[in-house]
Amino acid sequence: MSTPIHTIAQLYPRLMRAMGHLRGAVDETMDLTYNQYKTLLSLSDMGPCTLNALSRELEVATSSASQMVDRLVVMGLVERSTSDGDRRSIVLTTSDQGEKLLEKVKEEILRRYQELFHHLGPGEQSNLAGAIHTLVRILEKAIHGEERGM
Amino acid sequence: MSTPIHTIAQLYPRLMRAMGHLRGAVDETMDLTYNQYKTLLSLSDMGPCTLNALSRELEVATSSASQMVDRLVVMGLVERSTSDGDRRSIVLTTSDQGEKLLEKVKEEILRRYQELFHHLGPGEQSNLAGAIHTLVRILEKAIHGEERGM
DNA sequence: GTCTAACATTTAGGCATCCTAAATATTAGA
DNA sequence: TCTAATATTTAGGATGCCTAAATGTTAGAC
Repeated sequence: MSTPIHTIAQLYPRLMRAMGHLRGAVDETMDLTYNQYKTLLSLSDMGPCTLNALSRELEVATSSASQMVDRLVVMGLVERSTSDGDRRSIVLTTSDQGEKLLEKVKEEILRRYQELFHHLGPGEQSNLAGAIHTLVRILEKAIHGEERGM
Repeated sequence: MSTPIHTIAQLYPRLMRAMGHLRGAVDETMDLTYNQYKTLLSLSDMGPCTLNALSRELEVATSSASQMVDRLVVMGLVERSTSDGDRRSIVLTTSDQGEKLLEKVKEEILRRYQELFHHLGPGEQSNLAGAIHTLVRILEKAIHGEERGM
């Protein structure tokens, strides 16, 4: 009755709630929702790419990505242009304004995290980062194993 | 440029994505969305309680909790009754059907987690549970520190 | 004792995000 | 060349969140 898996299942809701507070530290402070930030960040990291690629990266339906991009285009943060190669495709790029906002937001996030974690000793901060690292490593391993169908 | 806080900020989107896959393992399988599950779970853990208490527990506006409860009532999983003490209040309880579904869903979650993690050795499973535990502990500490206003 | 302020809940209106299915345009292959 | 596949958008609908306003109830000031 208390295998590691039971522990995980039990702690999951608490972890999600706590992680949500970190996310809150993000989108309370800025002019973007968290999902918009995530999209802009992906676009910036990927460089110019198609909607299809973006929707795969974000793991949402293409129609959802299309709508998300719509909003960012209206805000002037992303640019749509038709591809010369394949005129069915569009090419998405972050605008200069988008890049600038992204930088500002990243700084703001660091500032908020520093505020949030400054009561923790340096040891605890290290433990936190280490735990996140471990978690990401193992979860991604498990998820990839799943995806490859076994 | 690589303090623990930088690491956290950098890994946060990846962790959220990976955690989302675990959440997916939850609500793909069942007749409830994750939020509905979370609400039902809270109600069951708290025992009979008011809408106000529930909204505090879920950390959403009372109107949001009211709507969420609406759906669960329509599904027959939660019951609303007026309080004898204070007739402004209503008392929320999970129905028998709600409790039954909750048990079923919890089992299903364990089954899915076992499936998802069974490629990991027992050591990795332990590390995973340990990392989650550490994360929850430290994050909750940081968040509580924040809330108390310092 | 009455009357107003506080409280608990619901309703209304609105937004972000997601989905599936259908429409549109373009390309590629038989 | 014509059909099937591909890339994107649009339409329609659901969840879930919010603020503000409406409703009903209680409690405290006087």
